[in-house]
Amino acid sequence: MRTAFERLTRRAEFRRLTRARRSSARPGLVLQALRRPDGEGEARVGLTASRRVGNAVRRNRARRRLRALAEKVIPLHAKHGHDYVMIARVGTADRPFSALVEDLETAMKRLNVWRDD
RNA sequence: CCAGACGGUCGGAUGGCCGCCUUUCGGCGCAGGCAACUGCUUCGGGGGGAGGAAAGUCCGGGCUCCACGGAAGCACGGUGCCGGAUAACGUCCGGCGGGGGCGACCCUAGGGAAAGUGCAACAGAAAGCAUACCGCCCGCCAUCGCUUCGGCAACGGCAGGUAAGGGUGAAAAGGUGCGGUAAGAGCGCACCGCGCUCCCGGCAACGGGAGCGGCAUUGUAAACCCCACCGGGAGCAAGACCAGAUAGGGGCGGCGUUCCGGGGCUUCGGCUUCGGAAGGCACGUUUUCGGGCUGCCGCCCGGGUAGGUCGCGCGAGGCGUCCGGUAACGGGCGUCCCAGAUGAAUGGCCAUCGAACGCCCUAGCGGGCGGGAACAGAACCCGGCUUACAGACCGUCUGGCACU
RNA sequence: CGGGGUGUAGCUCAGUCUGGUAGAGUGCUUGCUUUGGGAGCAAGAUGCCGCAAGUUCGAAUCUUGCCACCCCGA
Repeated sequence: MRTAFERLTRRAEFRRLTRARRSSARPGLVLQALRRPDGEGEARVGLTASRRVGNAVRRNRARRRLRALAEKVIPLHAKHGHDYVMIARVGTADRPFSALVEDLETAMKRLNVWRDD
């Protein structure tokens, strides 16, 4: 699908970010970030929700909320040339949206990928 | 009005802002083409966008590939009262038998045990062509005792008759009652059950009636089995196409190979195995030199690769209506086109209304406050089954109470 | 998404086909042995047989429906 940003779809890409071991866990989500080898282009985002989050309805809902969250925050504040993976947690589907925004912003600052312009 | 039974429909609503998938129309641009047009990018408008279970994957089909002369049989698996519906089914409809409920109604794997085999632990005398532990009864013998001296005889022994009663068990070979008897027994009779024959009703399952028999035939087939019917296997990660890749390694078989040495076999023609050299290949700057690899074909193992397009949305299709049928369902006519994703669209945020539920007030009706919607997300499609599910509404019917 | 398998003692598994008694190893408890520990010896405890219905007189075992876990498939 096309959104305000490029999506990660290949399993190998997800595994590359996981191996990088650069992540920040917040109550509503876990953020992984990695600079691409070329360091060029728009930020790309992947979303994932494991069976631990709940049944299919809860997993879909958590992933959709993360997608809406990314559409709102990533194009404005994420550093270019990086790949990001947002992992849903158990509380993602129920947490207030404003709290999720704070979670993502805090995580981005801790990983030093915040762009303030 | 209360309690209940059955069938069906729905399963949060409205609006605002920002987005997503798909389809269609129009415009600009690019590419291909003589052209019709096609494809791509972008902008704008219109249409459509989760379920009754999308779930579990328990059955049945379509579709695809694989296998296979046809057909039948065997093996294995499944189904199992009768009739019908259907593409088919283990589903559905109508009926029958059995069980439950005052009733509406509900439940029911419900063929065959006189074709054969197996099993029935423990207990009990005995568990399947029955048997006799305690007991009951008769006869004979004999002792104690009693005696009116004729006998009567407890207890015991022997020989029989019994299946009433006791006891065991899930189950003990018809049940209840009356008669009968030494005691008993379908020994006789009545009713019930069972079996056989005949008649009547029904397409049938089966039901009703009459007569006869005199009780034979324990249970278990979700034990083997018998009978009847059905079934080739795997699954859209099927399968097809495009792009890319198919390197190095191991095993087996076949073909091919110059020389030397060792071993084995030999029908002395050779065959086979191991090692080395030559030759060949590519590499290191060229020669020298150095290390490395070892031909071809087929099969297998193992390893690597894991992108895209199609399949993939007109169908046993939905809705309305009429006709046939008790019904499941079938037929005619009209009308509609109605999800197609692939790290996976159908959403995010906000506002208003709001069911369940909780608390408070009230005799009750009702009111106030809080609260904020069950189970759950298409993944090739369709027909069923099963399981999960807050609640709302409609219809038909049953029982009870009150009133007319 | 599709296909297959397994649930029994704390752990690893028999028993299920062919229905009546639930077992082995290890671990655990107690005692003996030893100065003490380990090893060894002896005794003992331990299970709604994953859950629920059904068939049967009787179910870990047979049938059906659920639940959990594991494996495989371009």
